[in-house]
Amino acid sequence: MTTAPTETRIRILDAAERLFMANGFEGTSMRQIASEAEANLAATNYHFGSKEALLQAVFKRRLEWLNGERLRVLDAMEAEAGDQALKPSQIVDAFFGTLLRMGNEPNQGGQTFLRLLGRNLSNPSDMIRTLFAAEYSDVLERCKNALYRSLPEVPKAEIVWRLHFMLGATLRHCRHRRAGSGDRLASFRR
Amino acid sequence: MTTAPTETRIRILDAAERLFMANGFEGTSMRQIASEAEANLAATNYHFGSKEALLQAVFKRRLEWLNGERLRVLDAMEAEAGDQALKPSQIVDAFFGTLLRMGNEPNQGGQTFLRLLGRNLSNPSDMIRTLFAAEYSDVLERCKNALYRSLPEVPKAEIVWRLHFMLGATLRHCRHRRAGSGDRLASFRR
DNA sequence: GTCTATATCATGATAGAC
DNA sequence: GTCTATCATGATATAGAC
Repeated sequence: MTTAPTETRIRILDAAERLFMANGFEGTSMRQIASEAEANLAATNYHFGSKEALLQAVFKRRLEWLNGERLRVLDAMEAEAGDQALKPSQIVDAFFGTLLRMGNEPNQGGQTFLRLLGRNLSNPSDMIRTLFAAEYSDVLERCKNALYRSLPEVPKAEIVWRLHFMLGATLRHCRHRRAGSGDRLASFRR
Repeated sequence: MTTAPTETRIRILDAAERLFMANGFEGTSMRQIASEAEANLAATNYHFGSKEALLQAVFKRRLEWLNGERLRVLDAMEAEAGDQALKPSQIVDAFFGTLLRMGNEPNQGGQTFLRLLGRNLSNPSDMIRTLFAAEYSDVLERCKNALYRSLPEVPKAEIVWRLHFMLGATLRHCRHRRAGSGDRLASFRR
């Protein structure tokens, strides 16, 4: 396993996360990342192989944690509900609430990663699109199916549209959030 | 006036609009733009002076039209309403509806500009932020004030939050819209 | 595992002929 | 107004010493 988290590796990931957020992927150079991480330029290429692979590693580290957490929350909810359908607000909270709460998690990048996420989910780059599709498919399928069951009277296409718009609102919130802007999760619970 | 719209100037603007949308600002080179516009590299710098100025020109051309149209729609609505407050759905339509309908306007870039807009409004670059702040302030103030008057029982801060979330949902829609995805404006009219 | 040094190339911009 | 030619800079990536 070559992905053992040596200490420099982590510093590089942290620096890349901050810089990709601030300046975008093309707007960030490997030199900046190495400098910010107080590592050597060649070391960054040694650890990740290429700039693209580094970006993927940045996302993968956080998304694995986030989506694992979401699945864990859904598991707990479903265990409690028995064979009853979950409430829509529960499913929304498992998906969006877990995302927003990630900003308060120590060791998970806090607001920095959320803002990077909001920024890059608006990016039509093929690499990023396929990466997200792979990391998200499990959670998204499960949430969609839970919502179908929870709202049997609503057409499935309508549910997908609502998810789509909520995602847009939430990601914009992630990007533009200021410290102390408070908890707006309540807006989603109707 | 050096900004007379010569024909090459327009071709360069169109090419830059497409490429900035597809690859982002840093991800697009002046050489690509010149090639796509079938113009010379030096001509692009002659007409706009710098890459940054070209980006600003791309946005300015469309935003001036869009915000002018929004103000025109508001004027017409208020003339009809006399001294009565506009309905919330009217104001929403003037702001968001005009934006979405822009995608069907000939000679206004169609979907391309809308997707560029959605992409760059998530960009924290200082240049872009200040450009948008300048171009949008009139329309935004007027819509906000109309909403305050239209919904006197709703706290002003709550109205701002709702605008914020609607903007997120709308811009995401602009970015990811596919041909034939239909009219979802109805979702906003409650 | 980490760094020095460097190869190779693309970029934004401009000077000056026509 | 438009071209050719060129500059200085900074980009990714790698070969090879330690």
